[in-house]
Amino acid sequence: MPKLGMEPIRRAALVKATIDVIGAQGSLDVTVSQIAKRAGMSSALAHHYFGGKDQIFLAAMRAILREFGVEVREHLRAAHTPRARAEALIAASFAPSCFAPATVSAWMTLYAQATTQPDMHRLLRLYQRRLQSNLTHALRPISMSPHEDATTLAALIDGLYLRAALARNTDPNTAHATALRALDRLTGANT
Amino acid sequence: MPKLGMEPIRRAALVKATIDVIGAQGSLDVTVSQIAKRAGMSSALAHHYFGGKDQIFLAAMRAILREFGVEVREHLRAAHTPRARAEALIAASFAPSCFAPATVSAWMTLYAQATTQPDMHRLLRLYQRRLQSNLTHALRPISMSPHEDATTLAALIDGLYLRAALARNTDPNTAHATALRALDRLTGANT
DNA sequence: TTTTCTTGATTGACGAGTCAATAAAGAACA
DNA sequence: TGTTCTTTATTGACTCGTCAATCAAGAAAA
Repeated sequence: MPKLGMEPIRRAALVKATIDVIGAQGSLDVTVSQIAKRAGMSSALAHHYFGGKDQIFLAAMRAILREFGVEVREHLRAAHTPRARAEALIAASFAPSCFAPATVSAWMTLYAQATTQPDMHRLLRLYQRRLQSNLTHALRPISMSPHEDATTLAALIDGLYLRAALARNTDPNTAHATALRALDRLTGANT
Repeated sequence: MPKLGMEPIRRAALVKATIDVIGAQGSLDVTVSQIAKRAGMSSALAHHYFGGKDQIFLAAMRAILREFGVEVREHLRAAHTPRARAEALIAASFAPSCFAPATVSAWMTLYAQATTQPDMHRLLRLYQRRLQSNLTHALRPISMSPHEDATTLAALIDGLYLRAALARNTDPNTAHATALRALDRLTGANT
């Protein structure tokens, strides 16, 4: 039943299926066949549209990052003071969507592969640059060393996320609260 | 040539070879054959002594964590004030040995597998609990909320490490300095 | 009929784990 | 001392499974 213009539909379905499968089995060890089956097509078709497994993965990562970008923009929309902007960035980083099993696994995959796959490395740096730049912009009016404080806050966010997402040591809400407290400290007393 | 008592020697050689191979190709996609060859033996022998790939990996992770523990203790030995203890813990976390390619890859593997492999998850929590407890102990005399500040500092360390190790955004020294600055802030002005 | 879409079947490679067989070091023993 | 037995060490060859990628062919629009 070849309807025309299937390509974008298939690609989107495959990306969604990839994220679903990763989330379902909480691991990056997913096969193209699994993904294709989940998306309701043959593995051959997946290869036809994406060329290879790596590209499917990369597209999935990009989708997750895009989704995170949307989350950030939504939180930022209602924030009209510098302080509110910083809080919004923190809130976006600890939003429930960031803790979906698929998202967590994808994120860990990104970290693990960034050491070898240049594409993944690029993607990771893109995320980090954006967060850093957003935070710097928000902190500029309320911090004496906005750039450095943004670095600190960004690293703290990543670290708290790791602990909340992986160790189940801390739950997302506690992590969120800790980040906000750190923001207080940073904007309250400067060097 | 069966010399008696080969087991501990072989096991140690396999663990070392595992770390070497992971470091050499910067990835967790290493085969038992590669490891065995590096250790100068057949893959069958590796299976004979360890039972399976997972156990080899686990042993390698444990070795890396043990090595980190040694690093911590060495730094701690010369620290006699609370402040010095906190600084020592930070210094140990950003020691050159933590940035060896093999160590970085192993660490990322640990994160990535902690979502699925219970053993890896246990190992990760062990590390986090120790760091947290060490920091809490060090901060108790110099912080008004030692436990919470220790959580913040621990997360910050992990986050800074991630950035320094992966993104090449920041070098280890800068990360180290940032952590120290955060320590100043935390112990300087409390809520 | 040409183009787009789709798949089942196949291939080729690779890797984990097993096994039977070999070799040596000691133990028991005469 | 020489002989036999047991235990430990070691490997090459093999099995079994998996998976990415390819291909030839079919089906339906245009």
